Amino acid sequence: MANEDSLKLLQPVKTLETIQSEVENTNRIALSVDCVIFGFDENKLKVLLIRSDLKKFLGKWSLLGDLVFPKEDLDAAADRILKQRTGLSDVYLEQVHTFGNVSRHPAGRVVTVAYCSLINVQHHKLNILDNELHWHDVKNVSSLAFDHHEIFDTCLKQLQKRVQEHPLGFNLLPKKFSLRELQNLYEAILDIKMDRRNFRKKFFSMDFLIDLKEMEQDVPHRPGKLYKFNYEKYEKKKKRMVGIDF
Amino acid sequence: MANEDSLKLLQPVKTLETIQSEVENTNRIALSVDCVIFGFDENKLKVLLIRSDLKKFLGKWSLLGDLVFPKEDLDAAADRILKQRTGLSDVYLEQVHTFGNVSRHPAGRVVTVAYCSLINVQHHKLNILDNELHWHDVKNVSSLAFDHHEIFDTCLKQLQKRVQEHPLGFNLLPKKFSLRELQNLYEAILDIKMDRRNFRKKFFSMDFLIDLKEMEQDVPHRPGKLYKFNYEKYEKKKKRMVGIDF
DNA sequence: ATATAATGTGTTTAATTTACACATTAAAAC
DNA sequence: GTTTTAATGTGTAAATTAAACACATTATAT
Repeated sequence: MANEDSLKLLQPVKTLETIQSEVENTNRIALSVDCVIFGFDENKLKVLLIRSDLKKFLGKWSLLGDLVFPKEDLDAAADRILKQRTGLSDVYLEQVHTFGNVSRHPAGRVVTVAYCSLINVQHHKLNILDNELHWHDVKNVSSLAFDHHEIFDTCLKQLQKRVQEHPLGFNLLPKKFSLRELQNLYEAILDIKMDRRNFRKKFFSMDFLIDLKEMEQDVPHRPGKLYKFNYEKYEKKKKRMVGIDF
Repeated sequence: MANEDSLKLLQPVKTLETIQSEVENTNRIALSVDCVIFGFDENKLKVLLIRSDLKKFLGKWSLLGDLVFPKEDLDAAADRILKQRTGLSDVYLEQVHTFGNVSRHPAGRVVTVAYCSLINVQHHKLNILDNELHWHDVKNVSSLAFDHHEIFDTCLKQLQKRVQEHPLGFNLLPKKFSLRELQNLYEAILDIKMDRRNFRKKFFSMDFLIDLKEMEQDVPHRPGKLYKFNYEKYEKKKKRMVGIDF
């Protein structure tokens, strides 16, 4: 039951005309997308950053971002921005979180939607312009512009969580990979050490790896077998969802 | 290495002046928040909807939403909108996802950020105005306005996932609850049946329940013991993060 | 007083996860 | 070409966790 005090707080649902007026006039905000692109190279998890040339942030690094156009779908904006900055297209892009503090950006009110992507550093050749783009070791990321460190942290944590629930990690590897490379990847993302035998057992028991009957080439040690991931088989399997665990 | 073709795609990083111009002029978009409020009553998971009075959506139900003000933090907007629509404050609100298709809203381009909240139907008395607000059984939600069904689905799935990883569910129950009520809650959220003995064992072994040495009152059967959740103890425990499982 | 319907409790089995050691192979060093 | 080195490749036992399952107890309702 509403008392008089609380009724003051309430506001009737708006009419379409009211909303249209607000949408067209006073209540508009700049919206941007920032892409956090992860890669894997030299057994290290990397993130792709661009040098900021805003005076205020000279010498700092930024995520790959730009404003969303008024007539552009949000997901399409993420694709466009990634392509504009790197030349990459057809990349798995996942929305992670939206950051909307009033004073997060020096140019005014800009709400930004963070997207995360994982790419293969070797196979996707980047269009690196004037050395502006650079792969940074995630363990060594510092002095990012704006609130980009918070965005980066959020995406890294999300990656660490998702990579344990879905086979995302394979996007970071070559199509053909050894089990050692796979384990190195997980150890780099999760920042832990794993038991080699249990790791192998785990992946073999999942039965999503296809033995390519090939061996590693040009490695400075005994070559390991090469595998590829069986996405089709994975798609068919349904996951058990239940299990309370906190 | 960038070749000539790919260079066309690239775009230099903008200056602060360019961005400021865009932020202030052409590239602004209306931004809204929609709140998906879950409750639990009569052993059923419910969602709070408001009757839409837009002509185009007459008779349909909507999520609780409104536009974000230009000088308002995003999270603060969610709090305000929930309070305006329901009178509720100090509620756990979690951002879930941002929906940004160009034509998702009839009033023009409106990008919306979905927030999710869980409240206790009994303890939080809503300011229900002219019967506009109504608790709907989640199993029975249909013909929502705009893309609100997609938003609702996304939030429900998120809830089902989160409730297994974090003790969110307790926000839906009275402070004192019986184990049967707790199990009913989980069964309603996850839409499954669980073994009563294993369920009890699970929660007792987690050791986050405090036995209040009280019994249920006014139940039409043998009263069960009442418990409360030990949030402090929970906060202290750290979770094992590792475990690849897909 | 009886019937009913829910609470409360343990054990056994299966499945999963963890810990752990040695033979094999190819490259590198000599 | 022999030896050394460093990684690959494999199995088993123990511990932990999850799943299946039945009966006595208690308060309410009849």
